[in-house]
Amino acid sequence: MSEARGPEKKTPMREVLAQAAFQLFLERGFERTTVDDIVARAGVGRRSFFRYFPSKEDVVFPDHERCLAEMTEFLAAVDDGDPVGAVCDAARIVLRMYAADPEFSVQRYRLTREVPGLRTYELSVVRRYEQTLAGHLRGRFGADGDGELRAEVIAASVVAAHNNGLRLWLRSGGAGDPEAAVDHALDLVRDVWERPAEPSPALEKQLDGQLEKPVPAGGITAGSGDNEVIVMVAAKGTPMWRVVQQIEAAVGES
Amino acid sequence: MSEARGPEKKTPMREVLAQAAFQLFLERGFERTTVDDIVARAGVGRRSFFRYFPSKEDVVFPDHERCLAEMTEFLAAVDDGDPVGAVCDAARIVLRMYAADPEFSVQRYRLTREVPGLRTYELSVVRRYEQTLAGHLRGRFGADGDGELRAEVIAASVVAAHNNGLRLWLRSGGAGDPEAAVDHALDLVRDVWERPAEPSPALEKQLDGQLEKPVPAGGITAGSGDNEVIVMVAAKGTPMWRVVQQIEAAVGES
DNA sequence: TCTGTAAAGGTACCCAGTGCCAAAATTCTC
DNA sequence: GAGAATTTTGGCACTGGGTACCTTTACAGA
Repeated sequence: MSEARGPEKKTPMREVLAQAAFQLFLERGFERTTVDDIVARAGVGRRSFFRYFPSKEDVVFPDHERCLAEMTEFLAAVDDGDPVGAVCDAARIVLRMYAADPEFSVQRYRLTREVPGLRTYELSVVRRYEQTLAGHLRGRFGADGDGELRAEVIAASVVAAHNNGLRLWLRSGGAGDPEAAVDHALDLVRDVWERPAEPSPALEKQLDGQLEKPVPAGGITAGSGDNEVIVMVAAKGTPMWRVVQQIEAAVGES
Repeated sequence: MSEARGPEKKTPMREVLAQAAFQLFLERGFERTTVDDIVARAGVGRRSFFRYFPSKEDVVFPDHERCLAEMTEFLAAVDDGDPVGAVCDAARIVLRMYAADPEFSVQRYRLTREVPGLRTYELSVVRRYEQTLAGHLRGRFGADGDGELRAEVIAASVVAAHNNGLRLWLRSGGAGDPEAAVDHALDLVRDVWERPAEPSPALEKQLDGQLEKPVPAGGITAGSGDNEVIVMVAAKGTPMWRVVQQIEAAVGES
């Protein structure tokens, strides 16, 4: 409430504005709080608000810009042969930002849920994360048609999985650790999309054993002495899921 | 340019407004066209504009509301055992709406690309499609944790794939048929996510880890005398998507 | 022709966001 | 420490989207 303590560092105006704004949003709601209300409580001029936040919505997401930069930096630095894993890890950066201040995150979540303007704003933020991830994948997959397609679909999957886990945590009130839910969600995506560059010897050994098995009825013939190829036979009209199922059945039996 | 022909049906005001608005957007750009400009050209009162379009952005996407209703109706009607296929088909409804008026769609695409406000508005529209699809999948998968997760991730994948194909067509200027690109994109998603009767996550995980090497040249041999069967040969480490892609390439041509 | 209802127009207003310039605070320089 | 230079902040004034409220017009059926 009071300021001007003397020799102490005064908190930066950006912070003051964000706190004042958030207080008011919780008291009266977002839409019934005007920018004039905010600057009045913060004790600064109206013009200053828009110097620090390009729009009224921005004050609700004060740290996404920094987080996005962090993600970009992270992706520029990683150089493994596992792009899908990399973008999953990049998504976890966002999660950590939320987890760093559970109370704020949960209140913001509730606020965002019931204010359409904030929801669409959040969409544009999420979109930027998604495009950052897609850009990285595109760089790894190549820019040819399917590379771009795969990059965008995987990025969308990762974002959706991350958000699902995150929302679970937010809905629970921010209790406990959000990592577990997000890890599980990302694992699902990873398992579906990931193709590691280096097959692990252990898995290979596992596969060797499995591929020795005889073919199930007319579907697939697998194996050979050194397990170099698999042969699949199917009727021409066979639906794709059936093909996949059969290969799974023959290869992955355990 | 002229109106009031006499006994003829006068075009509905909504249409008049949309056309006047779009003309002006193409002439001066979206942001430098005011609502007053629009109503002036349309020859109606300013208040009437907001009766037909809740916001200036809405006039750019005049048919999405109807399309969304159509999608909802479609999903409520389908009752097959293939939810992923159903949402893919639902996505195609949107595609058809775009394809129904290529010129308009392409111009709108170019407009949307360079006006941030329209981009975020479009995001909110896309989000509604996505949630509609996710809702349908949730109903089929069950509301338990993983059902919801899978529903949201698959919906996001489908939307991303659809939009990738659609954008390809839009960038090309709307020439030819967008169906092919979108079909291909949706097939990718379908093949990855579609689960026959009994999904076995454990097996899939194994499979994903095991089938990882790129396929060597000449991976597939297709056909036979009467086209009754296909024979697929691939290296042991071939990733599943690659298998699917090659079978498609050999079997599915239009 | 009268009347009731729905569509359209009009006016005044709120508020987010911007441009411009003046005032203050801070830093630099001597 | 005074004063200049620079950066930060404040104070208008204005544009333009969006809304509330009310009047006017068009159209329906009797």
